[in-house]
Amino acid sequence: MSDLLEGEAPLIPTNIAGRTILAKFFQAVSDPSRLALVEFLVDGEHTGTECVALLGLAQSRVSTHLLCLVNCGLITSRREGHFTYYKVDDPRVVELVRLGVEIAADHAEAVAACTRL
Amino acid sequence: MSDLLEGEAPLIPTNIAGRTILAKFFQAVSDPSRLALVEFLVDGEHTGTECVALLGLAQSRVSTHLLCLVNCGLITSRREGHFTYYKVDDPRVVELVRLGVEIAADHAEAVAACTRL
DNA sequence: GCCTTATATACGCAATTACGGATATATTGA
DNA sequence: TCAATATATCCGTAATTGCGTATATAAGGC
Repeated sequence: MSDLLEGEAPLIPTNIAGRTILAKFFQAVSDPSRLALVEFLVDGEHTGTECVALLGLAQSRVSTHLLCLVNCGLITSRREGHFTYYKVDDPRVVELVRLGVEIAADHAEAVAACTRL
Repeated sequence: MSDLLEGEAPLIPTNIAGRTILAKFFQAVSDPSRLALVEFLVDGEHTGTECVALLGLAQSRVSTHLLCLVNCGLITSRREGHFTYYKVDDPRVVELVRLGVEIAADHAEAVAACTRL
């Protein structure tokens, strides 16, 4: 009743700064290596060393990937002794990924064929 | 009861091809310009020309962005006469973006400061 | 048919990013 | 303190991506 002066609340930030942050957030899950880490860490806590073994990439690269995921809120980290343990801790992350998997599956061929990315 | 032999169903494809497709899908929403288009097209149908006016980028670039979003299943397109009309048609896309906005907002400073992307 | 407008594709360029190697920092035990 | 292991940072390189200009295709009016 009092929405005469209200526009629709924007789903996505209308300012460039906000959209840039959101773009960077999604960029965190826009890499096959980082997605493999997310899948690995949904399963439960794992150390950085285990993540290196999983991906078979240079330790420096895996460390960067993990820190990137931590910064963007996709995983958490906890230091204990020599090791740092990482895991997916936010159920919203699982839901986000699940939706992405679902939608992407419905357009798999078109996505794969998309040369514009 | 019969899960003795079952592992957890993977959230994310365990094969490289599947993860690559998922990564490309998320990449579609990893760009501020394309996010602006998604926001614009959640509001309702708009023509390519209107999208060009919105973004203020070259027509060729906007066209590429739109086709990319169509390929990845984030928007649909419909040709009518001279114009092509685009819109967000899948409610899962809205939910996906909403989750991204929510999580990203909770980590805005860290995301913005993340130099590893 | 031609002209105008809308959309899509081709190509070159600048900026970004994933990657590895080398190195620095952190943590614990001897 | 020193050695050993785990994690983080620095740097150079190859590949990717966003961008614009120019051009090609599509669609309707004349």
